[in-house]
Amino acid sequence: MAAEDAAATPHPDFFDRVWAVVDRIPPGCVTTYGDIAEYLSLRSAARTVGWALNAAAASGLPAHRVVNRFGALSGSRHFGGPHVMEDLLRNEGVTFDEDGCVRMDRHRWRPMDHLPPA
DNA sequence: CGCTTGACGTACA
DNA sequence: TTGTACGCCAAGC
Repeated sequence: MAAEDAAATPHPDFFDRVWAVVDRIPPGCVTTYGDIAEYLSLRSAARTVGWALNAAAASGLPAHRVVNRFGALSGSRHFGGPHVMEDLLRNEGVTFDEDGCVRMDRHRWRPMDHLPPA
């Protein structure tokens, strides 16, 4: 195992960490891509979090509890239907604004505020 | 082997 | 103020 191997991928466990955080999001709560990325010490990697969730959707993880920083269901189209994700959240007691965005003031759940430091 | 895209977010012009 | 550019990581073509 050469040192070059480590340089190949800076964060080999990135996906696994994202999944671990998403799996710990309590029902009725939502978090944002940026919060997860920040929790993983990669604040600017919010995009990559979305990629991780893309694979997580097939892993049985509650990816529907992850929304963008505006509370909009950016990934709703990846749930097989635009209203599937919304229905899942509403079923958990999540409320939405008139704009169709989750009321972050009421349901926002930050991993760094409830989970141990990464 | 290299460029583009992707469920984001912030900084800068 | 709005619009554009960049960063981050991984996967697809």
